[in-house]
Amino acid sequence: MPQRSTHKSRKARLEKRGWTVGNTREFLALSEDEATLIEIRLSLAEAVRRRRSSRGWSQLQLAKHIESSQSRVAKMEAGDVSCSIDLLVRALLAMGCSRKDLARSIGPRAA
Amino acid sequence: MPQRSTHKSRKARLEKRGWTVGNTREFLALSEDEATLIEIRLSLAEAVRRRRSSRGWSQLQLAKHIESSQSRVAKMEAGDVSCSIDLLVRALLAMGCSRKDLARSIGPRAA
DNA sequence: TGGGCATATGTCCGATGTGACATATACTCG
DNA sequence: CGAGTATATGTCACATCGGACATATGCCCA
Repeated sequence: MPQRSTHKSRKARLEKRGWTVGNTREFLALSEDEATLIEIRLSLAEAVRRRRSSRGWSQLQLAKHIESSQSRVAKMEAGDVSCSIDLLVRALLAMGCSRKDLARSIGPRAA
Repeated sequence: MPQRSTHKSRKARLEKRGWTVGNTREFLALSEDEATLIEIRLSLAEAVRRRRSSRGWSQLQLAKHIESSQSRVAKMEAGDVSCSIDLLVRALLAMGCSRKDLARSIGPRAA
């Protein structure tokens, strides 16, 4: 259970990504599950960026490979709300991730 | 690379779930990535059923908990196309899965 | 036999996701 | 400075997802 002082920065981070973090209900009402889901998404988003840049690919190159567009790749990596986990996983698979790699990205304390 | 003899049964299994497995292109054109993605979904689908029944919950009970409907839960567990990974993950989180548990379900040779 | 319960399947339509495009910012190299 | 490249952000039309409902099947028990 994170202590109160961390909430504000987390809220800011999440809202920047476009998440509606308790617009009516207070932020503290954000359930653990919702928070976990978002963390998983961000974790995958970071994995996409890491994989891509370690391959020396531009967002445009990756976009071509997964039949998407540069803007969508940018949003994926930004952890935008408009990107599903499915899409993130597809991107990772396209960059050679194995199920094991994916599991690592999804699991806690992903490096 | 699976040998030819396994393809037919896999195709049958997948099409039963509603997947369009190479309707124009041949089945063999199903990329490894597409196959992996489907396997991950099925793996999560099974995890949902396992978790639910080990809790002694009916599909209806789970549906209530995740604010969904019995039919959707049935489809989730059946690995239906109309269910996203996001939905499966949300269901698992609602049943107390940790990120670690999720990683296990997604990873290869999930028990 | 029939009522009750769990699960499966099909359909509908409102909600959300996604590719594409336009545009903005920022950095590099002449 | 301007041209080229990489990334970010906003918008939109179309596709897919998902909750809800109806209905079907199968099982158990009185």
